[in-house]
Amino acid sequence: MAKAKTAITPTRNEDYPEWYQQVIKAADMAENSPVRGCMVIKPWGYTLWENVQRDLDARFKATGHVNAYFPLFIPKSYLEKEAAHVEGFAKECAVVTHSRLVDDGQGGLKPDSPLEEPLIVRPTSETIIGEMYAKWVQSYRDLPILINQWANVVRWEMRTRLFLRTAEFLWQEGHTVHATAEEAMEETRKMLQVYADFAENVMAMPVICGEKTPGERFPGADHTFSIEAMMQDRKALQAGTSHFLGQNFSKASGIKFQSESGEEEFAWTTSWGVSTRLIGGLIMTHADDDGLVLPPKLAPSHVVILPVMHKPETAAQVLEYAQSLQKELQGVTFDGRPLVVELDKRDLRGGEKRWSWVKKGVPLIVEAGPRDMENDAVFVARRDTGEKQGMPRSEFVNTVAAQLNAIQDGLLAKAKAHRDEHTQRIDNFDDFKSYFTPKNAERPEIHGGFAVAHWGGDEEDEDRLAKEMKVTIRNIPLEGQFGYDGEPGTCIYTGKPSPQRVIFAKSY
RNA sequence: CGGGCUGUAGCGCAGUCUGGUAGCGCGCUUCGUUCGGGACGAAGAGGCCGGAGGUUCGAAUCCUCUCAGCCCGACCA
Repeated sequence: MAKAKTAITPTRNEDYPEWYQQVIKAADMAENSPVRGCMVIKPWGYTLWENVQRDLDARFKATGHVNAYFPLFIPKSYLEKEAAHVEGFAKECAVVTHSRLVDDGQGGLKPDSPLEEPLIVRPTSETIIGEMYAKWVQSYRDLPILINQWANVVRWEMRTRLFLRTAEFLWQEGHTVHATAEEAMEETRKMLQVYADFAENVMAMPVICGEKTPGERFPGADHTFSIEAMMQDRKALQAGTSHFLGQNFSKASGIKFQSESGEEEFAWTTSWGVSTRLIGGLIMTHADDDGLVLPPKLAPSHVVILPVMHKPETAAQVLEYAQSLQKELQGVTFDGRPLVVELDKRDLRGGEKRWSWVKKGVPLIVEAGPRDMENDAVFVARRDTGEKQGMPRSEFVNTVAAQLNAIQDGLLAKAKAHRDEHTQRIDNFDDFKSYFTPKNAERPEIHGGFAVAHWGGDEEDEDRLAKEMKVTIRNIPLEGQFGYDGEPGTCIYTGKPSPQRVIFAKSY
């Protein structure tokens, strides 16, 4: 039998990284910019991000946070204040050193008028926000401060990939200040939970909440927590982080307050963020060999109507039929919003037009032609399962919200099943090694997954393991999380005692 | 910053070794036949062959210099 024709070449199995690039291209989500490592996010990709923003923003507000905006530029001296922070970010900073350009005498321009103190384009905003918070906080009555900002940041990465790692990316960063360590820790965990809920219930992307090992901690944090998801190539993607910063940044920036008992104390801070990387995660969780597959709760359009009007004698009537259907569907509510329904009138051939929406991942594609019109019916295709069926128009309108919910649930269930299927408890290093070793060394096939195993090593052991096998500890699952069992054991790598199992995987 | 490679139409490439009027596929435009699973035919539009300098009657092709990008390594939301 001939191989089924797929919209995306190569397929996931043939060449996963190339497939990923092609999906983005086929869905017209983003492309590389003339500036190395930076991307242009096109409307289809940006609307997805806007939908992520809308939902998350509501969750932040519901947990008591407000938005604000801090500057793009950070004085170099600020970044120097926290030792671990400097070390973590120094190697990937864009630095502004001049404030204007002048004629270089050769038909070009050269920088002129050097700044007294260079400015750093923010790689993250702890230091500048901390500086402001130090002014704003005097009394325990000023606390907590619960602020989030939506912004862009720049990290001059060596190797970049659309959405997953770009030199400039969009994100949100929450920065909070608390009077006590307990309260700050509670905030740190609460926001991790907000991310996890969002990932599962909106993105349909199952995640594991856990703590990062010391080696993988945010530079300057006492504790870093993450949500980790499994992509279809079984690699892990860190999809969001929440940091308990202790008093490190409050000491560096001088965030002090007088407590109820009159003592001067340093405050406790947190920070937490997710980025446009989530879009990359979305693609690698749900997309298939025909392109993007979108969870309805994030889809820029829920339904696309394709009027079949190549026959001139019925074209006007069909269009009218499609328009009235569009209107009717727009009156339906899904996930608290009116349905977004696109009517594609472009003068393209049917197949070509339909495939363009398949590649964009629209959950439901509705064809409405002369035959449907006669029967007061529609022909509906589900993107996730590929199922197609004709049904009475009224039935479709009445069940469309339920169908979208079914797609949303189906995607989560499928992603969970994939993760579960490729997760293994492993108790000795030989098994561990063979689990993470591809059969074909030259062109590694999709292999491995999550290994849930005991760990008792230190930072150096972790480093050595990463160099040896490209496998890292993704996180240490929190109580109640997938992979957690709370039982002590023996480290598979060092043979030392292990307090509990951790999640190992190859990662992005 | 080390090691390898590539710059030719919007995109993907051939042509370079062996110098002689700039090519192919896709895409785009127009017309016709088609059309509810990705069409076909015909006619078109579109290039400082990355840049500068040289050799030559003549350079995409040879020489020198330069710029940019990609891959592999060290680094990473």
